[in-house]
Amino acid sequence: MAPRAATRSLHAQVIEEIGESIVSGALQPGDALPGEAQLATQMAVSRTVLREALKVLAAKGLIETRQKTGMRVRDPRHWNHLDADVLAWRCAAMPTDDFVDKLVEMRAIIEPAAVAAAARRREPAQLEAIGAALEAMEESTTLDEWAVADLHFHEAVLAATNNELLSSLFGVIEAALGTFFVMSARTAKNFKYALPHHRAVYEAIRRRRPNEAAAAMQAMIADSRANMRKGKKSG
Amino acid sequence: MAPRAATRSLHAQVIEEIGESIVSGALQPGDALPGEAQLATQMAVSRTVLREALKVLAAKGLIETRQKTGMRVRDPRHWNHLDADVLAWRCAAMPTDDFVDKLVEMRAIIEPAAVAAAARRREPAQLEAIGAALEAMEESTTLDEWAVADLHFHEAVLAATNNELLSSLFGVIEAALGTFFVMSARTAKNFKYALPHHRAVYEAIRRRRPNEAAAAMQAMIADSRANMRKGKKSG
DNA sequence: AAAACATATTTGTACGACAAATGACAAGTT
DNA sequence: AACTTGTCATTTGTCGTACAAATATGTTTT
Repeated sequence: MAPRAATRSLHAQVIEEIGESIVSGALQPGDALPGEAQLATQMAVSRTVLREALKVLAAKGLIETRQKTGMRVRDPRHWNHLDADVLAWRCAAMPTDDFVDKLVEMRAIIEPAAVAAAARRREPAQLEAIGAALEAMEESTTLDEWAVADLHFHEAVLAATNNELLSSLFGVIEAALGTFFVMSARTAKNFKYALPHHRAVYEAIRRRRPNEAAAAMQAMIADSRANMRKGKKSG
Repeated sequence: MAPRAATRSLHAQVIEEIGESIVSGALQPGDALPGEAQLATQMAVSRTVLREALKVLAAKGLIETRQKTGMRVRDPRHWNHLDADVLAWRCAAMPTDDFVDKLVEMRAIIEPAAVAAAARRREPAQLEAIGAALEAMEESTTLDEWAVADLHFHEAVLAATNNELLSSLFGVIEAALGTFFVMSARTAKNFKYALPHHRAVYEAIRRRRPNEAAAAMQAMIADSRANMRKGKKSG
């Protein structure tokens, strides 16, 4: 850990350290942080660097600063819960089960909607990209090859939605979920189990059938739920 | 404008100025920004303040900085499109029609899902809050009273989802949409036209019927589409 | 008791100096 | 000539100090 921390810039480290403390609950909402001067010496960085970090945290809605009063941890209602860092910090902290449930709920809402949007608005080149990824999945012989092709498939679908808001949301939720789920032993041995689902999604997008695409994705999610095992990823 | 700008902190102004330039397209992805020193004098602020702003913009994914190379505008694919500031800047710039369409698409995905979630997981006190807001809407006699009660209704539903990811998303999308739509003259005169829809949503949540709640919300969205006029708000 | 004022504390802003990284270029080597 | 090596200049990264602006708190005044 130590060498990795050394490579990243100081303010990045400070942002992460304070951000994690807040999101993990070590610092409670309403708590007053030490003054900038004290906090800077405490973390062994200059006030300049500390302030750069604080501004970023304020931009994420985690803290608020007022002159004379100092800094306070804001109520979670004001946090940018969809910020990639905030999500990552929540994943890093020991999250409650219901947080994972919330992520799963988001995926269940977004993914069917995304493939439906792709079915409506995909352009020829984008369909081709999805098809190419699907082909790579079919021809994959190892778990790694499959994983790479699967990632390409999802990215291609994302691009085909032609809605960067949707793909942005999709991206952060998937990244957070990826922290928690690993393939079960059964799935690892039969890693192509989801291929028919992917093909169904592809076909629905090719034929421009939004409803069918959404249904296929819902089936895929339901199936994958049964095949996933919860637990922190080793890597 | 001038007095308002004076009240906000310098870095906030710098963040907004550069952020808008990027999001509006005045600065193209890949473009190199002037060095910190030059940019600071150009904007008449200290390098300290400028850097605080740049760190925030980097956190939003708008720029990336590397030593020796300087700063570059990142590809939009890396932007935090769901960041409240980024969305606000896009709204402030002259947005293309299809951006508004994307926002509307997001709303069509989220709102039915949100009321369905509220129907599944609302707690008694939360239902009561929704009911109180609905009552206020029924008893409102002016457009202002209606607007306030309507806002409370939406906030109460949001809280009742018990999923801060969902409510966070809901919040930023609604805020962005609020920039674009104003009530049409016809709607203003008959501002209670949406009351039956609200009541239907409330009833579905009360009876814990997710599907009915989603359907009622979809009907409400479809109806409001016909009654909204596109255009920038005057305020 | 209430209002006006003074003060101390905390964040906001500015400036100057040096460290670290790194692209560019020159020199040297094969 | 092509490639490697090393120096150098430029740009961001970090630090420390000093002062300005705002504002809670306590004090004085009315």
